Amino acid sequence: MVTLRDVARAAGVSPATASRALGNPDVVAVSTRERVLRTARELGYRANQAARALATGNSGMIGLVLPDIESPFFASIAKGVDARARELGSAVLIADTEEDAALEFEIAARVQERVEGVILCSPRMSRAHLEELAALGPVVLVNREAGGLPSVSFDTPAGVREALVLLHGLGHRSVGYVGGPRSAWSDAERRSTLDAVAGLEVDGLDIVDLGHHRPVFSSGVAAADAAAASGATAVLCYNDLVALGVIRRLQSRGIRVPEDISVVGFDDIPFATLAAPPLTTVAVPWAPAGRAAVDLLLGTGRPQAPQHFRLAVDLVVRDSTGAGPAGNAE
Amino acid sequence: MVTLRDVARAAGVSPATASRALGNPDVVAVSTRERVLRTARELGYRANQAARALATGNSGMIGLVLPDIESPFFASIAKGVDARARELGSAVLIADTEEDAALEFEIAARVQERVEGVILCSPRMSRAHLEELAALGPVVLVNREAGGLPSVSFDTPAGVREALVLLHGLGHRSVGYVGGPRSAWSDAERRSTLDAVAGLEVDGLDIVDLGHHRPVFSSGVAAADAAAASGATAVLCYNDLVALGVIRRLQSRGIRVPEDISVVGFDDIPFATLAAPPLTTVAVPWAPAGRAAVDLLLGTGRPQAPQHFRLAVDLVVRDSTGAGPAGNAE
DNA sequence: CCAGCGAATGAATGCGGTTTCATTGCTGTT
DNA sequence: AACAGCAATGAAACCGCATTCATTCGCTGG
Repeated sequence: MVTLRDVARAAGVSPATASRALGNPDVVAVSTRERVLRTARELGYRANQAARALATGNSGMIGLVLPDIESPFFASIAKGVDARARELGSAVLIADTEEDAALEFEIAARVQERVEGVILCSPRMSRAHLEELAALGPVVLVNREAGGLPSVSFDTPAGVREALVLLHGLGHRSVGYVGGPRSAWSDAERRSTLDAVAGLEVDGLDIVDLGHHRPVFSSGVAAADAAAASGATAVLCYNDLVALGVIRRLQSRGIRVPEDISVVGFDDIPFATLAAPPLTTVAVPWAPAGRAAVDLLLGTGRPQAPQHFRLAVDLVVRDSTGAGPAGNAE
Repeated sequence: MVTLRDVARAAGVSPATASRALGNPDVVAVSTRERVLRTARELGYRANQAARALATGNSGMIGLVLPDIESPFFASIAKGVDARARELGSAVLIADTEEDAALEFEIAARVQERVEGVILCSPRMSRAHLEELAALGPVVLVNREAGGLPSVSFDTPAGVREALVLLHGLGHRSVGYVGGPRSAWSDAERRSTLDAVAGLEVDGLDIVDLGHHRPVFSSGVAAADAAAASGATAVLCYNDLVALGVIRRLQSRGIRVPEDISVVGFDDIPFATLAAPPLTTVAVPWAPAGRAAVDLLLGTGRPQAPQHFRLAVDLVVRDSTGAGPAGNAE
């Protein structure tokens, strides 16, 4: 392995100068710098990052902790984080917690030892653990808010509202809500928005609670049956996956989408476009959230830059929504 | 920040002993060890990984370089790598090359500086670059073979063969092949297997070349049209995504799957089960491949352990395949 | 013409661990 | 009783780089 001293010796300068030539080019004479750079290249010198990290106290890495890298939205967050980190010259240490709330803290703490700070995606850990982690080093939350910790979240209430307005405009007067897990922060948020919107902003709209469901495709059958029984003419789902499941079940029971029942999802996963019919859904900007999280973590911007980002969501209307009962449409 | 010296001082031992108590517990007296461990815990000591890496020359990290973390199979590989790495006490540094062959080498080289070795997934870079990278540190290839470099690949020929046997057994005599990108190593491999099997192992089976296509859903329409025009009664696709696209296009033209045409995919992405009809496909063990790659990289096993893994694939028969022309079925 | 200044460089130190080597104090053997 | 041998520990030397501080040298300005 060729070290900086080797380069320095070969170039006829001191290690200090060699170091400067590489890392602080403008404090060294042009001729010297070029000589050092050239011999470094010739010798195939590669800086030892561990040594650099030790000397500067700066690892040049950030951590990314998420429940499941195979989930489309976490993968998208990872994509955003990776891209932004590269732009800023940082490397990304990734850790999958396998949806295990108990492991989550341990894993994150171990990651924190190696990096400048960690990005926690939809963390399930307790608030106390969150704060303990924050004591170990910088932390940024994605899709969760807690205390004063920096976070990036989404304006899902606006998305819910938009969806409801769309549905109402199409003539629907009774829309079902297929909820997510009871423990999910975002499920609670959506329910309260639903009630608020139906009660105040939109006239004569009835929300029917279709229960809590695991956010997976197969939950669709129970949810679809409940929807069909409820008399709702439109369904808003916690998740694209369950929306897709609902559609499938509806179709296999001979109920047409959107002619008989309209379905709206959440997330806009890649497959939403490819489904039949293509899914109307509230698109959540996962990748931009990843980028924003990196910016928050690395403090790009002034010392007193905002500590919270709330990203706008976007209702994308495709073909799983259509006119409601005749006579209602505007 | 609390260092090892702080712990040592507080415990009344030398830094050397403190270090041993933590990292090499059996060479230190029980009483001493416990005292050190306790004070370390009390002080909230966390080892500085950079310092450890510098001293031991061992970063405890491995690199994972892949073209696109949002692709289901790369995500699965990542999952496997992450899980196995954690079992072995390593952290994983991830880098997404954004499908950019030119960036790939640069990114991998930069990753190599920080880790013990890197796992390259479906690398597009030249053989020369591959070897240059290997000179920088240990390298393991996934889904590609090159020179003597350690690799884990898949026995796709067996999968192709299985699929063909299934189709022939169902009475199909003319099956189309929807190919992948011209540059893909695995496409070439499949084509030659196709020819070999059709020519030698299975009687009276005709393979019709349906051209090269980008491995995405939307390629399905061109491929489906070509298939319909070719008179083939079954189609084998490079990819689940194009298989799904083919099915969609076929259906929208009023051609039924599998009654009129059978379709077989490759990969078994999560959505293959959820499609209508559920897709018959050759399942590739991506996550196990990730695990195997880690084992190869970290040299779990004897010094002269095998340097190549070739994992078995598995044809999973679902509902996109059915009987061919009447009278042929066995 | 010389004091004084700034640019360029080198010597030395530290970052926080690990590890070699030497030292100390015992136990057990002859 | 003396000594070999071993277990437990400490002192000190790195690991490879960044950085502070001191030094040298060529210039400028009074």
